[in-house]
Amino acid sequence: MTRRGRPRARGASSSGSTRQDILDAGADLFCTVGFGSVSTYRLAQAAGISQGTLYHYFAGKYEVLLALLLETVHPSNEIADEVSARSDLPATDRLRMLCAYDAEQLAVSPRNLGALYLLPEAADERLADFHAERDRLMGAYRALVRACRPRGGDADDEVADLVFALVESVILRRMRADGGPLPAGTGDRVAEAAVRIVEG
Amino acid sequence: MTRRGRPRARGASSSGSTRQDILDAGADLFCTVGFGSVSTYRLAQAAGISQGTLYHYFAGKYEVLLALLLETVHPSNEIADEVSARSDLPATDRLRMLCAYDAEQLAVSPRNLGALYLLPEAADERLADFHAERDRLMGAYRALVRACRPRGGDADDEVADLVFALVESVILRRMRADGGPLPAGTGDRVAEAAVRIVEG
DNA sequence: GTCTATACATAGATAGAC
DNA sequence: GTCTATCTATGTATAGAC
Repeated sequence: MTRRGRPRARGASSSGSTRQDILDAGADLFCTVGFGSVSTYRLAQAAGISQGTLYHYFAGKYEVLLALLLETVHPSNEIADEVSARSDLPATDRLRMLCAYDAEQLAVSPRNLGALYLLPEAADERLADFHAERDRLMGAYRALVRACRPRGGDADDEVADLVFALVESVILRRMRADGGPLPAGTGDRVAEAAVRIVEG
Repeated sequence: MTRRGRPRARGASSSGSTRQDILDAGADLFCTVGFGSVSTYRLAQAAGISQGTLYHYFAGKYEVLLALLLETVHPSNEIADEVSARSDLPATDRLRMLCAYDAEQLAVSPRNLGALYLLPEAADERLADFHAERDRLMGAYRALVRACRPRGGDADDEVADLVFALVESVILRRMRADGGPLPAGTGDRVAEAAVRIVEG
């Protein structure tokens, strides 16, 4: 019954991959404590490794953050591509689907990862790869909102902005709930609210 | 034409009060760079004073942040008190007024101060005074939403949550606009969107 | 692949001169 | 009230043993 393999410190997950342990620890700490307020020592400790070992996996803290941000935005872009291609559906339904997916992910995923891109440090130039992915997602929202509003007014982009903000505000609500998941079905309710705004 | 008084470094404002210079510098840096990522040295430099002099005005970085947070939430609570007392108005109008005021402040104030309470470090216990003020404001929103929905369902608190999040999402939209002010009238449009959600 | 040890830089906070 | 100097602690990154 002796434990095999690498011993784990308090806070380490049991994923089996040290790289994943670091990512998990980063997700926790960056969201709850802040990026600049977390040292590589503390990050390593939470991952169950020594401070020096961290550099075997990542060149530094920013590399950890970049990996986390990319794995958060990638799935959304995949869904956006799928949904946008469904020209058989009314634009309103496509927008509803995208909003519902994104909002539900933000609401119920194990960690409040969305909070990561609210960090001021997320604006750093070293994260340019992430910024590009995120711009792509915003473009998909704008295109869908325009498709919902054939009138084509100047207000369309502000409405798209409002819709995108409504979806992201799930992050804020979750922060108020101490990072815990929101009730299942939150995504659907947010999508309904979004559609009401677009149709208003 | 020689300059009189204390010399000012790059980034210092011309308010005339050193304490205010520090607050201004903190508002800028904490929002754009992050709290943990800003040293007292950099903060002092941006305020046009030396690092040691900072401690003549504040016991440390957290005291600066606390002052900024309190001066952001106080005006909202005053308006909330005024609006809530207007029993001559329909509840929907009172909610609209509060939303419009808050959202407009967040949208057009000189700095995106709302971003400060999205900082993970804003959850620190040292800022308990701010947390109490903020809870009071959320309570006002909940009471107004309930008054708008005499049915009194379980969903009321989630709707209030959604409304509060919609108002706060102005902060997110402004972050996407690089912290610059949003168009005047944003507050009214957000308030209309909020009312539509409540009546939905 | 992981650790410990260490070098080097930066941060926080205080003391004392002016 | 402000500065400079300084002490101490902490943080980052690397080196070398196992």
